[in-house]
Amino acid sequence: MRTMAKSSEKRPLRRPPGQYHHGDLRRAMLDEAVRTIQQDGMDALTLRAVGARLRVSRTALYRHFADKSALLAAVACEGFVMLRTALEAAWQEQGGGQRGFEAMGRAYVTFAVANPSHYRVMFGGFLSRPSPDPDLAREAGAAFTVLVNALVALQRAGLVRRDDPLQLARMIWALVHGIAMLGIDGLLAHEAADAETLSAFAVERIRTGISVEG
Amino acid sequence: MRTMAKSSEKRPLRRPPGQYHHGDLRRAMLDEAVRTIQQDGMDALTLRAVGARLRVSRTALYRHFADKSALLAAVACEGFVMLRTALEAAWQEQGGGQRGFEAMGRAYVTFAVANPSHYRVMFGGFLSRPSPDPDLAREAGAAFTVLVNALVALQRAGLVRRDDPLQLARMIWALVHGIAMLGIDGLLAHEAADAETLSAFAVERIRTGISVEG
DNA sequence: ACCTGAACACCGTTCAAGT
DNA sequence: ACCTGAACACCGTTCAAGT
Repeated sequence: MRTMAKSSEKRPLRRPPGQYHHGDLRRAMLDEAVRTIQQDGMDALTLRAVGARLRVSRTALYRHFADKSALLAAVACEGFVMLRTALEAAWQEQGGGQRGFEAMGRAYVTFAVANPSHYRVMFGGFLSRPSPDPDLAREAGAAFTVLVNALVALQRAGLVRRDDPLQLARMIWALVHGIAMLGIDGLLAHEAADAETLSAFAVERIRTGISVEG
Repeated sequence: MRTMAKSSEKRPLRRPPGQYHHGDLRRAMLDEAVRTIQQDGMDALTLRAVGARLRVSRTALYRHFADKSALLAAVACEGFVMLRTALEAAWQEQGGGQRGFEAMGRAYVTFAVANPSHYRVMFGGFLSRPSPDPDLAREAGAAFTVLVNALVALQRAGLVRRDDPLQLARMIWALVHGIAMLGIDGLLAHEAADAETLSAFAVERIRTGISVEG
């Protein structure tokens, strides 16, 4: 997944027509963008810096992406695929059911905390544009659908109230999204109250409620 | 609160020493920053544009703020004060208790949706810096404390489980924060599933849980 | 097709200078 | 004290030109 060293690669996966610089510049740019955000933050991501690190002209990017925004949309899209995969794996490893659902909740937060750069870009506003990238919208929808399907399965099994599953899914999504965001932003860093601990706590309380004798 | 017209004000609140341009340039810049973000988004906020709109040099800002970052931190700080005020009002108007707490949850989301620019800046990373602005950190903490105090009161009244109130508060905070963020980002805009509707739904489900016969 | 350098219209910030 | 214009070191993006 995250291959590509800084300068010492040149495997000829593509036939070398004029022997330029890279094997897969698009892939390298995606990885380099994520790495830059992870290391130095969102503001430090400049096309010129990416180009420089990849030893490529600062306009080479425009051969693979329409503009900087398209690069970020591609990062976001990749992130949603990774997230969906993680959610499906968590659900299936536990064989679904109550335990599968709780594993999904934890997997969501774990993904966000492990891939903060991807996660920040995923919810950095590219989805809420007037006309978002179609690929991005599709992958985001697919990730959400995994959550909805799991809830419907739980309802069929009599484990969850028969509320509107979409509304229920939005609420759970908001909860894990909130934990993920606060965790990534370092706002949960008091003692043992990290995002993952809070996630486990919340997943149990969302099931039984917070009232006494719930 | 949000006074100051575009160019036709000049009330001499301060004694006019040399009769420069503004009565309260700091205040005007704060308001203009919020207005710009609201109208054209975060990326459109440039010091030069703010200066131009206020008919002031683009370096005039540095008389009132250390840099652009300090301007935004001031906006965030103001936002937390507004949020805390809204939360306290909601709690007290209902006389506390279960209804007061639910009103607080709704007030949180309503504030965020009504002041998306402030809210975005509040959680735009200024709190999670290595050493955040002291005023900002204090006001953010004060807002969170309102939530914690309410939960402790509910526990004393026997209305909420005696979990660690800090952990409980973090979970509720994550939930309303998640709803607020998704709402502001337009990710809840399906049919009647706006942030306020979801907020009301969530506030009830968090109380009783989502399990059957909760 | 894929990549390049020069050029254009922007940024935030600094600084000597004005009132 | 408060504000100014010029200057500096950056941006993203376009475009004619190279291979």
